[in-house]
Amino acid sequence: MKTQLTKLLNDAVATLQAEGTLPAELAPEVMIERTRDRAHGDYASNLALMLAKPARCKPREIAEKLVAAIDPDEQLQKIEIAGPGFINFFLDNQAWHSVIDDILAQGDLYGRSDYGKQRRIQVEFVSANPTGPLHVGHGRGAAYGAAVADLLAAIGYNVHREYYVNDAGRQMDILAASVYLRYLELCGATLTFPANGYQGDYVWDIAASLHRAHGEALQHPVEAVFQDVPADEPAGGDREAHIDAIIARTRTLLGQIRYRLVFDEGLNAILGNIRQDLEEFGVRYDEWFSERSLSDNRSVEAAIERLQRSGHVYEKNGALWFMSTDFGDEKDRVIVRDNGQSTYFASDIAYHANKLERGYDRVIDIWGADHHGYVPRVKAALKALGDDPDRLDVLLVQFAVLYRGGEKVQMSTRSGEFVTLRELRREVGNDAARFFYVMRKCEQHMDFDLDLAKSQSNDNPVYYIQYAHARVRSVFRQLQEKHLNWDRDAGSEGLSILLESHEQDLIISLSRYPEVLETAAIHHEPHQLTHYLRELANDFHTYYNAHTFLVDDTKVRNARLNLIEATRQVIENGLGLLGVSAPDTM
RNA sequence: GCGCCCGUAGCUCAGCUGGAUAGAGUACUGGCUUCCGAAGCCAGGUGUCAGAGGUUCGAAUCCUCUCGGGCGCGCCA
Repeated sequence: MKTQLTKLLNDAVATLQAEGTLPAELAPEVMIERTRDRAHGDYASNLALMLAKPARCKPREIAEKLVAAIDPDEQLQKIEIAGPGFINFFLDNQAWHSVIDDILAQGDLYGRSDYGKQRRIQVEFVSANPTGPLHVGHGRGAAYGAAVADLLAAIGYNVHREYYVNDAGRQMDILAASVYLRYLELCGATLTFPANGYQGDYVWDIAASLHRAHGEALQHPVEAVFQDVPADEPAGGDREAHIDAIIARTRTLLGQIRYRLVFDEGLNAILGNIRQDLEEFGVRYDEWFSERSLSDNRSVEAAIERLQRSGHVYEKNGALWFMSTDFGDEKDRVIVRDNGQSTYFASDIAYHANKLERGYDRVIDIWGADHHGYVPRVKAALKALGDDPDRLDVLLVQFAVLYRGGEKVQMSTRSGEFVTLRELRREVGNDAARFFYVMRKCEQHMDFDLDLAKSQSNDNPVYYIQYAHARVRSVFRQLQEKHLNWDRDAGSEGLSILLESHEQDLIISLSRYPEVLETAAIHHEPHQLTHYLRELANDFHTYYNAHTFLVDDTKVRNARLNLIEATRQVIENGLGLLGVSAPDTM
């Protein structure tokens, strides 16, 4: 309909240009919008306002000329000029009815499109370090990333969902050391756990399974582990130096193979836990990309060499620096430390180079907002490598701040004081969690009131929408109990009698769904879908209260059942894209 | 100090990316069911869109500055 109106207006402009009323050199972009208020018709265009200046003419005069030049169309009931010069299109009441047939025919495909033309997009999200369970902050990234990926897939992109596993690097070594120390404690040793170690209970669990699998075979005297280790922070020393020394000692004592055993025990346990968590949360991936693989296959070295060849690398104080300031970054960044170790940033350069090499038309990174300072240097690196940094979109998700009993819940992975995603899911359910997480724009801070979310009170908009779905199911159950039947084809034949205002509103809302999907996907804004679904549910509940569907008049009954079944279908489709279930009963 | 994000009704947030009288939920008050699920519906009002300039036919939306809040500014990841 929109494209049809656009064509009508374009033709009108051409007509006026041909007769010299409008300057021929104008090439206006015709904008057609849904009206916010039905008093303004169904669609409106600001074309006359746009043309006013270049045509040196009053907007309302142009509007009148345009309207006069528009070819008649049977779908159009009338055209009005309003306000400063808007052209308002009023569609025939029956113009919308066909959407009901479309929905029932297309089923769960309704709303999908080929806008993306199967262009390939990679979406990388969550990618939390496997050093502990996912917490509620990761949950938002998971829900948001999954929704964005599903939305893009729904409008015809070929989406590749990826998790970058940080299975290399110092944090993982700290985890391995933490596991080993807990293991020693299980063997009966007494020691002071490092301030910088991972203190969560899950570390005990990993140590316990290590102990079950290997008994005391990996044991070394505590004195040996702490030999020549500088004091920890509580003892007046440096916490970083302390833990690094413990890692080094653990490595030496265990040797390469056994150290890897401990390391992998931690990695596999936690990664397995993360994968299960996401799976249960309805978040699925096409690929789990290992950071370690980048160093194993020398991709990191290769990336560093490419950077060196680009001429934007120099040496200073024994370290290798990337001149990211040449590309707008605030300062230059180290890629190889003076001890020969490449930095996390170096891995990230290799990883992003790898992503682009894989030939995606577009690469989307979803990061926690605390990483925003990282964006310029990654883009700088891509530019230096001769890649197009604009192929990379970085979406930043603000943290969800938890409130419990009216107080902010402090979170720190290290200290182990955090609410896990799993706990949240158990408390409020997957549906509410998935929906709540994407209700707000990603760059908006989110206050997550645990008490409210936990309480079974129904301030929760997800129930409101699910209830609309369950209500439709219930109507059809009633239909059977009353031994009535639904003739879908007859309903389709009789759609023209759906002329009540509630029916019109509902039908128009249904017709908006594909447009909502498209804008929500293009702008990476799943919250638009949540708002839409709430409005749709509202239209349905209003209709439900105003009219009875199971009436004796079979023509009316069938048509109305077609309408509410179409509504149910759209709710199911929309909730499905958000990872929320559409229940038959509440 | 520098950079990024945010500031809209008492509270939580939308505002279709520059359009018409700035809207929802929640909270508060009152009403609606012999009838398909009342987890619902209807009615009632609230705004210095943080503030000040600027851009134009038109600004909550774009630009500049100020104020307030969050985050970031490691040879950590």
